[in-house]
Amino acid sequence: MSWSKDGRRSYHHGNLREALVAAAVRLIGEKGPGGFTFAEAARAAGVSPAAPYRHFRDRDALLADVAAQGFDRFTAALEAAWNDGAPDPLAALERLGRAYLDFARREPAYYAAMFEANLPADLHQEVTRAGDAAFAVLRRAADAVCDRLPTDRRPPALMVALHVWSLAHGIAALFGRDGTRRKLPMTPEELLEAGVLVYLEGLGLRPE
Amino acid sequence: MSWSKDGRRSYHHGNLREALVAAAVRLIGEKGPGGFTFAEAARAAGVSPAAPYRHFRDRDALLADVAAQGFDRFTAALEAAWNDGAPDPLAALERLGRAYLDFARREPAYYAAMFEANLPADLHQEVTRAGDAAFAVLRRAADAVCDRLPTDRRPPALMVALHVWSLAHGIAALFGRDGTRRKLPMTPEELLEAGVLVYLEGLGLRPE
DNA sequence: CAGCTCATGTGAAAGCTTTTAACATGAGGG
DNA sequence: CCCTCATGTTAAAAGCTTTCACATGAGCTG
Repeated sequence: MSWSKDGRRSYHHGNLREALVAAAVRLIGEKGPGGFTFAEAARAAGVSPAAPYRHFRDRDALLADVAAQGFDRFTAALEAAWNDGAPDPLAALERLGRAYLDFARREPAYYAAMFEANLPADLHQEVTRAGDAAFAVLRRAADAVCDRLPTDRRPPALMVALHVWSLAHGIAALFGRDGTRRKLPMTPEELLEAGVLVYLEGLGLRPE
Repeated sequence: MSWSKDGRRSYHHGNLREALVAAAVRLIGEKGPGGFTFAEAARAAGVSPAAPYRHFRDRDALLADVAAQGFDRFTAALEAAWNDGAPDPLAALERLGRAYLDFARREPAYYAAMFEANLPADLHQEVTRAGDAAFAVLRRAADAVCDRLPTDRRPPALMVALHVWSLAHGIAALFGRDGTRRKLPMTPEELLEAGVLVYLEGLGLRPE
């Protein structure tokens, strides 16, 4: 709570910006992006309610920072799961799907900030850039998958990427988190994997 | 503004409950479910900020009412589009998908209340019931589609319904509304139709 | 029709939040 | 050493939520 190392309270926090982001992530995880409060994040960091304004223009700017950071972590997680498509694109795509849902479940705060925050268009800049990077991973995976098809039956990789993304996001949003409304007779991972398998079959791709 | 027919101001509104719901729908449409305010809905209806509490336990209860009413309208729209699967289930399924996206675009306020409001579990009762009715339409459509497959290659209709719902919701959430982040080289409707066609092909169903 | 009752409205108030403005502190450079 | 400016603080305005006591009048009841 902003004490300096020797035990005295320090006027300057030291790394308030990061502390606020961390507090925001925790609070969003507990009460959703709507319930998150600038003032409460300040309290959690041990500073006055006005202090955060030295680091973020307003509440939305902090939310946007969380979203951008979330997309960065998301990108890293997807990238690791894809692993350049090894050993083969289809197996790697399945890992990618699992990683997608895994992120949504394990980091609900980030996921909510990324997709459910409804940020105003002003500060979308950085968030959009980070989101594009995440989508690029999916796009590369779709490229690799499509490359396995003969050119005369090869669908647009962008479309395939959009389909996979939409299905994954739909499942994550509807059934992905533990507290979600509806109960399933299967795990979200199984649902996504089955859906992608049927879809790939429809493209003419069959796992060996 | 709560004037009686002869021009005098009336102490009692008459149908405040409905007026509040209508105001909430308009406000959610303008500023999202997060930006919506109980007090502003009261102003729009021409009553004091305390008046809504005679009709709704709190702000969330009004939001839940909007969500439930949204699901009811959604159900009706899907039902009309499905039209008992005439003339054939595959053509009807395409109409169903279009109707899904159409609703999300034309009634963003309802759609947001239904899927992005993050209502607390207390008053989920009525919302869940209304949501189940909407899903039942999709479920019946999946049944009809699956019936066209020989029993030895027939997938669980519930799974098919969940796949179609997830894909439709994913597309609606990511690209469905006009102000959404990402631009597409196609309409959401085209994206959904293409995805469902590939998926059905994967199930072994081909439109004649 | 008089009168009662209770659903539905009002006003005031407490406690929260956001945001701005003026002021305070102290870390680090010249 | 001291000056500056980034980074805190306090104070205050404005708005929202929610509750409480109180007001009103629509409709039943005798």
